[in-house]
Amino acid sequence: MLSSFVALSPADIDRVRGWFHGPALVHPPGGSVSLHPERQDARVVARGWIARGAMLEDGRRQIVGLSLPGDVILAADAVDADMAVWALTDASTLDASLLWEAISESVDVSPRLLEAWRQVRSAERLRLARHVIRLGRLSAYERTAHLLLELYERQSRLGAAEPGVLHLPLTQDMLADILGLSAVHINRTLQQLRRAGLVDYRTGRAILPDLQGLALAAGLSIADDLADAPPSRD
Amino acid sequence: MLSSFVALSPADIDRVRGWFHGPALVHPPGGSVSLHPERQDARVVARGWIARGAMLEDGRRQIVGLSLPGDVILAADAVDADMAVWALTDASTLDASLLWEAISESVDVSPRLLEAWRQVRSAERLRLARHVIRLGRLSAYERTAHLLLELYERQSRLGAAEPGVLHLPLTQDMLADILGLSAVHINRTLQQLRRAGLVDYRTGRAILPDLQGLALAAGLSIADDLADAPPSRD
DNA sequence: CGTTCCGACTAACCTATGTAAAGAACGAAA
DNA sequence: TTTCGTTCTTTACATAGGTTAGTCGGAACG
Repeated sequence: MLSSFVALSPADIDRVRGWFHGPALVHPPGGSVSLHPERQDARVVARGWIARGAMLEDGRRQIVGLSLPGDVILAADAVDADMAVWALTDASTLDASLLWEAISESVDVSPRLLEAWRQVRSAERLRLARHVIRLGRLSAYERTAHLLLELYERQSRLGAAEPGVLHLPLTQDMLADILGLSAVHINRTLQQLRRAGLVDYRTGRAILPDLQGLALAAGLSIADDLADAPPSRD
Repeated sequence: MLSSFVALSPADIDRVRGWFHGPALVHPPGGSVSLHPERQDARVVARGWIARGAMLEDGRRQIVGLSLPGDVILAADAVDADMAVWALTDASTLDASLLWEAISESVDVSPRLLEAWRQVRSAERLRLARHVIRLGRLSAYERTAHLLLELYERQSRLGAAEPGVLHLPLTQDMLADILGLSAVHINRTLQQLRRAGLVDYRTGRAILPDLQGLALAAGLSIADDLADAPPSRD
């Protein structure tokens, strides 16, 4: 979301809203989100979770990135080659090509808004890089912990949410497609994490009772981002 | 390289050259390339290959992306968190912060140049996404083929180079760090590819006698990019 | 209420890849 | 020429994770 990193003025927020264009498209779970490559097409997620990734012919599937409500999906990022964009849950999106045009032409864009946009793009690149590291070098156990922390941090940034509770509308199959593992092994791994007292997963939500421990399990110092949270007093 | 996608006017090329600032820093193999996070720091690769990635405490290493001569490395992409930037070969870089500043402030930037910059950034994002797919869902055999094709395509775009010959100044250890595999397994896989008549690897170069076959082995249709090359007549 | 479906879960087995250790090949230095 | 340090290569063995095939439980639906 644009105002996650840089506080925007009400005027900026209104301007951005004005760039979101109806009608809302509704995407059923599994339904693909079509972006037109010709123009500078873009859509903003209004509701639900959207995945970007590849679906190989033999059924293998790899999710490259997730778009949550408030996130903008650019055709430039998605349409190339063998990438696909599809809804993971019931979702709806609005046309955001005006926003994307305004930003790339620098028309009607305040410096703060531009800065906010850049921060969001930068955060996306960082997430992508971390995804590469997860898939390349972390074990299933570390990977899962790492992803859950990332999603938790992302959700926290959007405000709301009780501490330690992660809204997670993903089936284990979808988690597998994100983490490059089989669904069976995701299940095994979640059980391990549960036994370790780190994650209580149910469809729709996960409870993370011990963020420090989870960060440790993730094997990487994503922990930094959470360091300012009060240490779990147990 | 900036002019790989969009033809630039001589004036633009000169202007870009003017934004590259000496003195050249020389990086020995393994030496880290320091980018200062405070300002909009950036460096352009003058010679050699540079890696961006993570080095975990226990020695695991994952390369997220490669920068070849002509590529610009932005502090914003590299300095975050646990990322590091280091030279894989003997390399040298120049300060490119002026370029990066000019582009982000849109000062003295022709539309074509801006377009070229965007294409380059877009290609980088696409490569990152493909890297995720490689690591998440391709077998070692497919992965290796896929990477070699990507590097070949990238090198072809820079012009030069005899067809079927890939300049590849990477040790098998480095390939392992890119592909998320062990060095031993990289070796096994390269032998398999050699036996299949697809790759003849030696340190410093690889010969790809059968691009179509290699694309097939990669399991993905990166092949499209090479379709216009004359079919290997053998 | 039964049936159907889908997702979570388990178990048995299999294989791709990792690990450890050692030797061979090669080039650089001396 | 010898020495030395890399990098490549091979072997034997270990294991993380995949595959297949199922059971179970709840929600939707007739």
